[in-house]
Amino acid sequence: MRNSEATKNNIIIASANLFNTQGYKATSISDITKATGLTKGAIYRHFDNKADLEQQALRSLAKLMFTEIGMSIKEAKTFQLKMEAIFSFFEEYMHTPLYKGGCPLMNAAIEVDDTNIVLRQQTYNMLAQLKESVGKLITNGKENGQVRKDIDANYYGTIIIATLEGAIMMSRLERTDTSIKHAIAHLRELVMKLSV
Amino acid sequence: MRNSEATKNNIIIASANLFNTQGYKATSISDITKATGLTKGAIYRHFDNKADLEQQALRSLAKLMFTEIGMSIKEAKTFQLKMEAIFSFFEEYMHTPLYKGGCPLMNAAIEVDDTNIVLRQQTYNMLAQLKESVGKLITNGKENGQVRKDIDANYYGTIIIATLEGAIMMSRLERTDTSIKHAIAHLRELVMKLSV
DNA sequence: TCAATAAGATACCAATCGGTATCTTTGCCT
DNA sequence: AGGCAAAGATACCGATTGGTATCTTATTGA
Repeated sequence: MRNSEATKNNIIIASANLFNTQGYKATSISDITKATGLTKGAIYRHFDNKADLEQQALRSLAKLMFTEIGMSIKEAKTFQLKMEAIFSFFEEYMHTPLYKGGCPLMNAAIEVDDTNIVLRQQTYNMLAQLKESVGKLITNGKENGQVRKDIDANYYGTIIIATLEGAIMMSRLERTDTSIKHAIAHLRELVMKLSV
Repeated sequence: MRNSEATKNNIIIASANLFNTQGYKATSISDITKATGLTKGAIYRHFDNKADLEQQALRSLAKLMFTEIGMSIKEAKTFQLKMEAIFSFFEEYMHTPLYKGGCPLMNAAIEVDDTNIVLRQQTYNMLAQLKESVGKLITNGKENGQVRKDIDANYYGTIIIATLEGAIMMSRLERTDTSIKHAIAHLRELVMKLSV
């Protein structure tokens, strides 16, 4: 038989890109057939329905995002360098994106309404994971004497993510990286103030 | 004849709410007929096509947003109070929103792709107007001796908007106002540092 | 070599999409 | 009162939607 796993993965990758650029609901199965070169019958052999494909595609985007961030964080050794790794992820990603269409977390968060509770929960979990990652960075920094002891990890984690996500939205709309660069410059100052 | 202007306005209001909650492409004309109690024929008498209705609906949302912000800013007399007016607009709006579905700027910015260049341009103009409003606040603050002379109005305008917009996205996904409250608390500190 | 089976293609389904042509109703003006 | 024009309702159009039943092709194991 043909390589089932490979084609399923191709479908996920192709549809993830379409979902992230055009939106989940706005992307039709026939869009995916065009992008993959497969037929509808082939796609529905690998996925129960469109919602199933949407969920697996978003999961794939989340995995891509978190493994990339996770790797670059792991390589950096201090709190300040780890934060720089996050910043450069968001900044460089404007020019050489891992996936087209902007931040998958933001895109899904805006689109999912209460009709798609599964996708909503998935997106909620993505945000929770991102918050926890940044929070953990701050907490570890405190333990390692790199961050002031009076700093609230959850509070500043929220600030940092909100600023980055908002700036990405702006930069993508403006088609310039000035907004994201300004945001990062400001967050660099913030990191300095958190530092011991 | 029946009141044409009133029904046209009803259509705009109803569809604006639907567009802002479900998305523009995801909202069908029949959704709008259900929401308004009108028929398709009535709707197409007032609008050339769906794109036309989308544009007028977004314009209505933008107007609502800017007049509300503009009014509360005008009432406040100092830079610091004007900023507080913006903050309370974003914070209270979580509980008693002017329109359902979150920030119309953010929603439109995320959804519009390159197939809908008119809506994209409109959204771009919205962001530009918002940036200019905040920038003007800072500039006026400098002239009135309420803001430090070395402050870059454009730079901090970007930071403030990015943080607020990002936090709204988070708070809406989490269904809690903690994120937006954290963001505002942080921006309050920032405003103090900008102050003379 | 060849049957069994899995992967993919084809052809269809009802429902819905945006849009339009035409009919009916409403209310103002003479 | 009654005609006239505007507002809204009805009924339709072709295209597309998500989904499925069935057919064909490719690959593997005996």
